[in-house]
Amino acid sequence: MKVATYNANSIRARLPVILEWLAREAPDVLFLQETKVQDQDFPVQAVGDAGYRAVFRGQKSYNGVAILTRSPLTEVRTGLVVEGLDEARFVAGRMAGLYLINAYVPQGVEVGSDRFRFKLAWLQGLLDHMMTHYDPSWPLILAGDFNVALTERDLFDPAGFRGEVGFHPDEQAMFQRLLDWGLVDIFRKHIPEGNHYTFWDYRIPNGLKRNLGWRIDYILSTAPMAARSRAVWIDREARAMPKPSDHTFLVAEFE
DNA sequence: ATGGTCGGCAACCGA
Repeated sequence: MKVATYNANSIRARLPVILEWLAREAPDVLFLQETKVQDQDFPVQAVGDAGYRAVFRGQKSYNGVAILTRSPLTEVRTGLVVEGLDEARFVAGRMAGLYLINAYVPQGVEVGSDRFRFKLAWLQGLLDHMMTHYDPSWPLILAGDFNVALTERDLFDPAGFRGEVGFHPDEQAMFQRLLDWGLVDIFRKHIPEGNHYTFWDYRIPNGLKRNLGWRIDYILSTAPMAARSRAVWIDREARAMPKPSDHTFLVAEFE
């Protein structure tokens, strides 16, 4: 079974990339973040023609998440209320005996800002949700854009960004608590080396070519599911397609 | 080489 996650930065702008990638890689599951469409505008038809069902939750202009699958999902949940806000950052479902959860963690803007505090609160809210609704002994995959680099291996300039948003100890501690609940970072299970990234800021000239990136997208799974992972890779070549996102596809294969 | 990010959405905000 092949599972992938991708921050699309607009599913409408990225539809050709996504459809080509689906045709080429034929994943069983694709988690999407930053779809940036309201639900009535989600490209259900195009995705359906490609052979995929979609569950999604969007809002105007910002955020938006979706899970594309070949087989239907049950027990679909959308939305996660944190501090009274229900931004479109969460969608989950069950595919036969496997729980699938898609998260788009707030970026945080700047350490010390309200949005940074909201980022920490949202991670806490996600952990609370996991503890309430799931069990680490179940087959479960939690994937998405977490907007946190965990260690020095996970970004191109750890010294320069230490203490900044995306590489701050408070975010890392919250993310670690989520992992400690019972999740394995599947990329790190297979690939211990640094310099592997999933995001390259558009604003850095030739950032991809110079590999000035961050590993902030993750496929996490509970132990029983992690025991079934066989391979993981980052599809840098997808960034060579016309009009790519600033992120790229992270892929994992499970038996 | 005379610039240098995108996308949404209609002036800037968010990333």
